[in-house]
Amino acid sequence: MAKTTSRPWIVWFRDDLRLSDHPALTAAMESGAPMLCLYVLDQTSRQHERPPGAASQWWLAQSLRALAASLEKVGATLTLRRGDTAQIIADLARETDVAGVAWNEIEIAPQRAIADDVEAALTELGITVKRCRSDLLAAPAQIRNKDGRGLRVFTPFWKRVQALGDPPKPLPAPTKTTPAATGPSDRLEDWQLEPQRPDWAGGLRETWTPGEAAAQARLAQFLKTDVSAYATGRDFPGRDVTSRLSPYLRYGEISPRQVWYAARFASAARPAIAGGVDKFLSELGWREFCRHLLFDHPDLATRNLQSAFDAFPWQYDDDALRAWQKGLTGYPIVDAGMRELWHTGVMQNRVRMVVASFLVKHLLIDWRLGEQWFWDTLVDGDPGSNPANWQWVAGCGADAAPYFRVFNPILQGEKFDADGGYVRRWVPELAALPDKLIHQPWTATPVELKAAGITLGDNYPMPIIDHRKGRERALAAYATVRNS
DNA sequence: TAGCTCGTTGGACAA
DNA sequence: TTTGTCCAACGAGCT
Repeated sequence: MAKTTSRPWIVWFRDDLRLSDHPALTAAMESGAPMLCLYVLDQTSRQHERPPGAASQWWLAQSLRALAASLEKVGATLTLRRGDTAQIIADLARETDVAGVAWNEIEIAPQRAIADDVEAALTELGITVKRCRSDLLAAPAQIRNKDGRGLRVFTPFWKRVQALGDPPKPLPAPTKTTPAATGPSDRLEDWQLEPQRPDWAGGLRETWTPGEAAAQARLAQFLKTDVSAYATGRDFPGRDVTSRLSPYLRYGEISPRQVWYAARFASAARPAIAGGVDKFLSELGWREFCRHLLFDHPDLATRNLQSAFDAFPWQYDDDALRAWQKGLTGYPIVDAGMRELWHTGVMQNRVRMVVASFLVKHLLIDWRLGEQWFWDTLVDGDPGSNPANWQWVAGCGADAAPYFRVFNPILQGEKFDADGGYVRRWVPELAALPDKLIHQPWTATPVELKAAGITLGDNYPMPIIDHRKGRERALAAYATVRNS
């Protein structure tokens, strides 16, 4: 039985908006003290820190509501404060005479810096600090090459992570807590994380239920049904066999090790799904890989990992960028992807590669502009995965695609959306075209276009660039970097 | 340590 | 229609 003491502990919630497998929460519980749960919105700018994008902020608001409701069920309340984190926590610690503060570490430079500030402020006050780990399967310090650097090739990286064996077992959620007396809390509405005028979040509300309970339900459902088709089906945007867990992982409504254990357990019970589970876990490995890259390269979102690309002849074409953002490029698979993103806050993985390749290679627009758009519109916009994967597509990143690999948006459509179901869903103005024309409407005859109710250049654009010309121009541009 | 092998996701073209 | 080859070269990781 835990001993009781009257001085409370603060549990500082960060990108870990859950009750289960929350080491900091468990540590505070074990102290037997009353518990004060806190979330701080820190909008003071720091080097390399990025405020979440707009879609991601919407998610954060829903997730905080869900967390507050879960905490209430176990007798705790969530206190919201806004401002400089170290200042706020130190003030609250003084006001409420706390014995200690616990939190889970985020292994990203600016987040570590904030946590260091908090620790320094608390140490000065003589308050105990407990820093826990749960946001990664392996700490960056555990995966180093002989020169002490992080690995830059995925396969050996993932082998090393797996060789560490199982991560610590996930912790259970508390069933009851002793609440501490809390001071005033901000109102979530006052933080204005959700869009008002215009309210563009309708598609997000329709698509998602943020929160820990929904994350757990989604994982269970995925492992019960979709994972068996995952290894092959994940490439096809019209097949709904992916886990859809990425935004939950972003804000820690589920932890990587919870996913790891649930998947391993399911695989042991049903060997037939082992292939799907391995593939799925390797995607968790990519999240891990990208976070480790970010750990070593805090400026991952702004600086080419391969410096030869600093001389790349990017074009600045606002019209083309806007056409891409709005899904009006004239390439149906690209437009479908961009519209799916705008509506749902996510995009199927293969289509992400196709649209990114199109922006960077066909349009020669700087990958950072694409990365920024994704950052702003994705609900799963991850500080590691988003820039790392954009750099991968652009060819300037770690383990990157070779420069001559230019996705052909027509072939990709025909191969991975053969029946056109995905395009018809997101680009309804093309729905009446026959399958053989749906990925290249400009090749349809006037009669075929008329029958489908399409006037190119009017209710659907002509391609903003010819594929063959775009490809040749991209290869020429990349050749200048190669020879520089 | 030196040498060897390999690299998440492709496309175009010739035969 | 399908298959093989080429499109670069280099650095990381491995043995």
